[in-house]
Amino acid sequence: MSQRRILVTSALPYANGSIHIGHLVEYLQTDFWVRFQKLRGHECRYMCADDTHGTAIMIRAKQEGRSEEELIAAVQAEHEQDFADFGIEFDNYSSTNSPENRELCNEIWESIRQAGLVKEKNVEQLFDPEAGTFLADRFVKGTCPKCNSPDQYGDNCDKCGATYSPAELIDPVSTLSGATPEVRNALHLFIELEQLHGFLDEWTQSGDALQPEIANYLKGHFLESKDDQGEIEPLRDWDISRPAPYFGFEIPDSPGNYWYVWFDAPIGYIASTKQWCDRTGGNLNDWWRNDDCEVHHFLGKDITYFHTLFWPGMLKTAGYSLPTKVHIHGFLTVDGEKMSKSKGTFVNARTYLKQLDPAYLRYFYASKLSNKVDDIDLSIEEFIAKVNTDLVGKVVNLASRSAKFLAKTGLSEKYPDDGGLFEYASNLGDEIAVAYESCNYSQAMRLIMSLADRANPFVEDNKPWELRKDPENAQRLQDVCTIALNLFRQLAIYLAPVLPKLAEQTGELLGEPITHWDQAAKPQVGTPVNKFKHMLQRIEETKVNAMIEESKEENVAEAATEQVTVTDAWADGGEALANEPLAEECTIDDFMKVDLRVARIVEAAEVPDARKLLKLKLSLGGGVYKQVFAGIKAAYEPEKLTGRLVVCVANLKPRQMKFGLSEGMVAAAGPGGGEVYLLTPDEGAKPGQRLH
RNA sequence: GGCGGUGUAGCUCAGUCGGUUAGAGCAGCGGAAUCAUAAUCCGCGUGUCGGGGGUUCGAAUCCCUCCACCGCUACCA
Repeated sequence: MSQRRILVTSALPYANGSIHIGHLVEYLQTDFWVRFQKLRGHECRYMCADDTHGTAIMIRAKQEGRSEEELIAAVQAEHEQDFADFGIEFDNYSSTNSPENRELCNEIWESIRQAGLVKEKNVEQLFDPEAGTFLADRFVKGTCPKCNSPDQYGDNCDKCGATYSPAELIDPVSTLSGATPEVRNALHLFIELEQLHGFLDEWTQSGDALQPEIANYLKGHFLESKDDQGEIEPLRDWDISRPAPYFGFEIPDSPGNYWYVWFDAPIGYIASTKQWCDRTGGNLNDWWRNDDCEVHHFLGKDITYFHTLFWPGMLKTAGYSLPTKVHIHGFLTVDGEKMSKSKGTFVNARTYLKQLDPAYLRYFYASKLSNKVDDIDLSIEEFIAKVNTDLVGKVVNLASRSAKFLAKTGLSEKYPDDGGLFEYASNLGDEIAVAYESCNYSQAMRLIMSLADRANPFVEDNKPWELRKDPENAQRLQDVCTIALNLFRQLAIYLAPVLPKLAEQTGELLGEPITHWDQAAKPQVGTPVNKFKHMLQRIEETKVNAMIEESKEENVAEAATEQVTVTDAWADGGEALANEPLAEECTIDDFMKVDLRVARIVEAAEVPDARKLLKLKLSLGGGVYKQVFAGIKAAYEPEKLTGRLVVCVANLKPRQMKFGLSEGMVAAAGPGGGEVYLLTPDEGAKPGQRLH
């Protein structure tokens, strides 16, 4: 097979937080792939970097009273250590705040300018005078200009779905400082992506760079997205600048403006490669401007469109290689649910490492991952069972039960007749390789385990423990164990991309390092066997539980540092308040505008076709009723609501909804979905009474 | 509502360019073994392959339709 040149990247982790087991789904699968390619003898290089720019970093640095540079340096050191300890091996790990990246941003920007893709527009943006910064949409909250719902983010209303600019919000508030933002006009630079529409159609819809479901998604949502008239909508201009102050690179030909973090982040892939080339004497063009070099990106489904529309557009315009393949993966769930801080399933990489061997997670992820965009689930119970059964029970056990019989004699001089076992496993190598190549790791693991399932019965049938009782059987004993150990070695080679440590230990046991996939095709014979040492401990459930507990505690500690003064006996967490900061001060008159009344639910019914709504008939007493649609279906059953008292906003302007007229609101707390909590007045309150 | 996905043994899933009695691992039950990190081996599955209809000599596999769940999107709280 001819040697391929392959450049691989994982998405750049943001320098605003720790690496957790969700991130690792990506870095581990990329590492498997890179190690596989290297083991196959290809020239494969794995590039990554910390993504360091943007408002969030700027704000956090300010909060922590240190410079952005200090912050990102500290976080990067932590990231690199976490990755290294999980066995993730980058050829270069850089930072988007590097001179190489600045230089490449300049160059690519110049190309985009020359191609006539840049246009300037004035944008009204809110500015926080207290924090001294422009506010991204999500840092502004206020009342929706369309439906008057309070507490809406700056880009669209959760309640009525209207989209608007933050400047249109009524009574906007900065979530950073609580100050009232000022509207300021600022010049922004845009890339007219529409000019590349034809290219993107072509690139995304033909060729095999994208998984089919991704190509389809892009087609449906962007490339052939239709407007009301059924016309294909143009691709929207991409706002790629932010006015000062902003932590990032200043745009050379537009002083006072900085590149938006999503402009310079992917360029970090190239910059990291450049850094590596400079360090090792390579030539960047061999990797990024070379049809004979493959470029593979691994990333999560949340950042699909940056990498499948903007990024190829930028590369194309600047004359760099287009991605050969964009490998998009799903998210991690734990026991079937989103990772949860309060449940302790939001596990940081470091917390995991304190209790468990990284090999466990590497193998478990490998056994779950396919080349689909599907989410994968880490079931704690399955995790423990699978790792212990497969790795300890089947694989390592093979060495453990045969190696010690060879300590004195070493491996037989000639590979004995094993009834075709070794050859069978050797022949299966191609199929396993195809599975690895296509990122179908779960299939690769299945195939490998099927070999372990053939090897163990061999040992069973040939009973080395009986052979050793009679010196006359010495040769047979050596032969049987030579076979068992060679079958084990094949497994270790096939598993090497996933379990590099095991491969290393196997190399040490047999005195010959595992460096190439093809070693699995030829038995090792006539060499000494070192003393067998345990290669992998089984997972203890107590350690897993300790990890979960510690993750819970970290969450509490984190919440405590955010809310410094928790002095009451209940010590309620500050999460809810932090998620939804207090609204702007209002007067008693403002409050009196809202007429809150005690009401009784006299009827409650499901609304067919509505996913979240219940239809309520509220009585204010005296025969006065209001019909209200409330989004509480997920939390309450209609039968249980009938008869109970609630608090309602009685003078809310009626709103015509799809299912009928809604004449008020029912007061409830909670983040939504299944977590909605209706308010109930204390006993004695009567329908119709006003709240003061 | 739109787009997409999924639905196969208690659990996790494989199998699907139509073709012998539908598979594996785990769990469970029974037995064996005791070299090995209480690891291993042998045996045990009457599963409406989500429901219904169709095409076909033949469908888990193709087509239609319905249902359930998930994701995105819209509408909506």
